[in-house]
Amino acid sequence: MEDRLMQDRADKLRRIRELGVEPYPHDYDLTHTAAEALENFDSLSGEGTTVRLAGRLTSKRIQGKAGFANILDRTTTIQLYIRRDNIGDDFALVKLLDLGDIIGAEGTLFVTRTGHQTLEVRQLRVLAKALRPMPVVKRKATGASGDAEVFDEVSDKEMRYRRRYVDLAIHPEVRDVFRARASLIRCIRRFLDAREFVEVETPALQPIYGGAAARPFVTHHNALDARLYLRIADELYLKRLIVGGIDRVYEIAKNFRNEGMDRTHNPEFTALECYQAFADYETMMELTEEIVSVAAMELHGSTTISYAGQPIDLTPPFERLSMDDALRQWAGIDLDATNDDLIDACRRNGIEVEGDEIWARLLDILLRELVEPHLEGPVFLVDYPQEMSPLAKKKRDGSGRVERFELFIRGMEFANAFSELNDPQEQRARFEEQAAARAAGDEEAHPVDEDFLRAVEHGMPPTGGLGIGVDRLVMLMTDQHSIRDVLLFPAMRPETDDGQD
RNA sequence: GGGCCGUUAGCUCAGUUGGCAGAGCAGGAGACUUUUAAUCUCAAGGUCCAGGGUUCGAUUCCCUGACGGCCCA
Repeated sequence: MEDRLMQDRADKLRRIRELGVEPYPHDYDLTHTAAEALENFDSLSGEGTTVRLAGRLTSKRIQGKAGFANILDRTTTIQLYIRRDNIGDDFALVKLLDLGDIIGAEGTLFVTRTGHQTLEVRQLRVLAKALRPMPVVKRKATGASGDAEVFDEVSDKEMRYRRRYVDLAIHPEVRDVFRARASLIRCIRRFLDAREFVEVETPALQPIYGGAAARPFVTHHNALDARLYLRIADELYLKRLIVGGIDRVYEIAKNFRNEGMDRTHNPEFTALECYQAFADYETMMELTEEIVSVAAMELHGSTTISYAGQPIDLTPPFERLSMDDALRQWAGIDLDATNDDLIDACRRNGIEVEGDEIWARLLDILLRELVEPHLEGPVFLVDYPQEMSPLAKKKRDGSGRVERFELFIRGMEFANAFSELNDPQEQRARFEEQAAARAAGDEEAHPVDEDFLRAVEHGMPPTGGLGIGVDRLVMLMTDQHSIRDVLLFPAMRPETDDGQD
């Protein structure tokens, strides 16, 4: 019983204190990480250098008055050799240690008879007694690659997501995913900074949301007695900054969208948005290709990566496919289709629709159902209809399309970009179209933002804008197949105390 | 929103054609001074997710619910 296990640990804590040892000291003066000790093993062991390491106790194999243990620090795991004759009174501590305790060990490095690089401990310190047991995961090293056969792996995904601290503590490979995530974001920043983009922060609490077609979270500011929305995108703020003369600007920020959750959607997610004045969507396509391929080089040393067991070649340039061609190929329609044509196409393909949806909504459904799953990519789907892109500029060929693209890889959307609409009168007209769509029941229609219009009226240069889903890019680069595996604390239904209600 | 599956010891999982609930690891006691997931011996450990129903009896069968996972819309 868990209480019993915790009681045992609490008793040991008391006994440690009775030995005059403080089980929660203030610090420990490390000389090396486990990885550093192993990397410099020959010189450190040759010179008999004293090293101090610290980590979580993951294995204890004491046989009588001597034995072995393992600790895991932020880098890796290392074996300790603990012998009563070496540590004297500290040996009394050994039987009071439990798996999961944080300990420090000082000693010298040597190689055991069986060839294992090991720290021969001279002094042992309790750095934090763990009162709650960790799941015990055992690994058997197999082969030189460092691969390990894992026993009793924790398979309860709910526990791993809800108690990520446990997941991270017992699964070093999970930490690797989040290190890769940090590297990727650093890489994006470095890339944009080098091109003189200015990183900014814009409001997450917004009086009017916008910049995407999505339903927002609503909140309330007490002092202002005002309704505020959590941002669904930072687009309209960043374009205000373009008006203000910050010609190249970007933000890596959390967006919040009040919609369903699945393998590729979390209610809060991280997006990169960047805007470049005097550029159009062609330039943004090149920028996208560069960011994606540079990220692959950074994390894999190659622009060909492996995802779900299949290679993906991310070497630029990426294929371009017009929406008209894509629709003709997989949905049997094109963008000249009427509402009724779209409804027919849905029904022909077994997609249930009410029949009162607006044109843009129907098209969105058809794209998602019939087109996107085929986009193995990387492919830019280009030239969207104006009706579903109220912030994008019309194509210069007068076709009625807008200069917009989305990047798809393995059927998943990674980027969305356009030549930004900078004609204030047309922008106002587009907002009015959206207001009409909203009145017709489209809850995702874009609200009118008068202050944004005011900004554009002051003159906004021609601008290319790009958004990239950072979480999905991390998924792609780390071969993770659920967004929850690249979020430290994915959204979960709140736990209830009694497991009811 | 729909379908399928799951929920049994701290962890991984068995299991009961309906009759006092099992193993390994972890934890406890004892032995053991160079081991490699797993040394040996002994003892202990459970609201079998929750609530109803059927039944002499439900962890098991039925219903409802909670939470989760996977797939689909």
